Amino acid sequence: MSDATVTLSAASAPAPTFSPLYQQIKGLITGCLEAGEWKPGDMIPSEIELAARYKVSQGTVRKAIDELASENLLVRRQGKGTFVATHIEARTQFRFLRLTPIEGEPRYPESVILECRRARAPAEIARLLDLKSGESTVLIRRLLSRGGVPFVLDEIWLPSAIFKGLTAERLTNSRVPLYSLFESEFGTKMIRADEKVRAVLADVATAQVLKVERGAPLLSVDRVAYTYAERPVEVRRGLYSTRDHFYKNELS
Amino acid sequence: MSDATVTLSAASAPAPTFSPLYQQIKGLITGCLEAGEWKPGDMIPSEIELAARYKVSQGTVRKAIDELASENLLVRRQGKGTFVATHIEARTQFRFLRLTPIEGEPRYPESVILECRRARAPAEIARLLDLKSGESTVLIRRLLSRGGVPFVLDEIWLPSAIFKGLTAERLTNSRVPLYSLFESEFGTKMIRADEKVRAVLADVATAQVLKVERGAPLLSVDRVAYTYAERPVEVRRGLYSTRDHFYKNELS
DNA sequence: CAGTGGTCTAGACCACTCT
DNA sequence: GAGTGGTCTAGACCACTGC
Repeated sequence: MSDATVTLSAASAPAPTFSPLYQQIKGLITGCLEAGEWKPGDMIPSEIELAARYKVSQGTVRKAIDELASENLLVRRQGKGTFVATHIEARTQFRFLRLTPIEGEPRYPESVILECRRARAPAEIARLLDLKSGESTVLIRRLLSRGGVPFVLDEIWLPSAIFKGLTAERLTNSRVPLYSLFESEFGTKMIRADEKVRAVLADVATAQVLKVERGAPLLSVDRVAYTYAERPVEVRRGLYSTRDHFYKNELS
Repeated sequence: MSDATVTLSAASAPAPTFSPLYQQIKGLITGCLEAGEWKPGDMIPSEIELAARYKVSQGTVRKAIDELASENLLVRRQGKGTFVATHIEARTQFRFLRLTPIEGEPRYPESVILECRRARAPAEIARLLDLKSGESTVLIRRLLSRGGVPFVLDEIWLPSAIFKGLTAERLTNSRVPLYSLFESEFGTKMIRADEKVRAVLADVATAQVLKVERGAPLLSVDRVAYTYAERPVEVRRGLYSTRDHFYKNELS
């Protein structure tokens, strides 16, 4: 579809919108992604076909796809095709989990769901999620461990409207990362996230769960995660014990 | 023209390794950067000239420069030219300072040099800096404040061999960020850095300097910074008070 | 083998900056 | 106007994948 609009400006005049052709193509592709027309894991049409469809040269499509690939929305595989990025791939597993063991391999942690229930969004959460205050959210409390040793206590808020039918049971029985589940079961793909990290002291309850002393130092990590179109769909408040792990970051 | 073999014209420039032409060009450009042939702030030769010099098409040079620009080694400016990236520009100021005030603008902090002396590298520091244990380093201790309120206590190790003549006085009289000074005065440009963040408790001495309670929670940030060719040239251990600031990170 | 993305070229024109 | 990077095209061939 959508061949008529952009094509006019293709040949000579930059008529309708005033942006490079490849940016417009990029927008059209992003539109297909947002609309769920191409789902995570799907192969998208080949460069040649997209070029024909949009009536531009292959090079222009290529430049659009290049940028989307560098933004981790698409994945190119030589000889196979270009695919919608997915959290199921091992490569993307650790993009959102910055805690690395001080010693040993960064295996994926064990997860225990402590709680999963509906809750009205507190004002702050509602604001971050772009909801009306008091609107229904799913609240998940979770404990992550490595080799039986707990190290992360999480509180996760999700808009109920998107995550209908999410229960502790489905979370517990799933052995895949949360974001993989969100993607496959609820059609919501996390694209990027902002985190704010602080140092705090463990209160009594937290200390008990994480098996540290009361007053032990913890990382407090506030995350807002976004799906397509910069739409916020998750707020997460994590308390990380950094006795055996550190929060890894690359500045570049 | 576009005939027989791309590989032949690649062969005219020696092609001992089997990699795409533009990667080889990228390597040649990087070589000029590492050799200090083009210094930070300099304009590098135009695409057309580089294409002529290396006997490739402009498009190939362009692709090489595109990648270097995306790695923040070069900066393109339409109509002007392509320049070697520098820490003096405002845009790069905050790439390496992830602490953001909870309220207010992220102004650049005030800096007080507490100490600057020669010291033999402890084994751990030597290992990180790729030095022999006991080799001479410059040790800087520094306090950063915002509006008179201290919030970062830093220890910085640098190889003496590179930072000859670095004194507390030169640091104190300089009103530019450290990395700008390193670049302009010592010809060493920081390219990227790895950080490991943990939560710790303030000891007595630290608490006094940072004006927090003893046992207050602090971020401990261990940084190794690299210049060209992944050569480590700085180790930094920072203690951050997150009462008024947070460590900001974007996952993407 | 056909189909995909990856590289390379050559040349056109546009947008921006400086003089 | 001259010189720079930015966009776009058309066509060639290479490298990889899977049938």
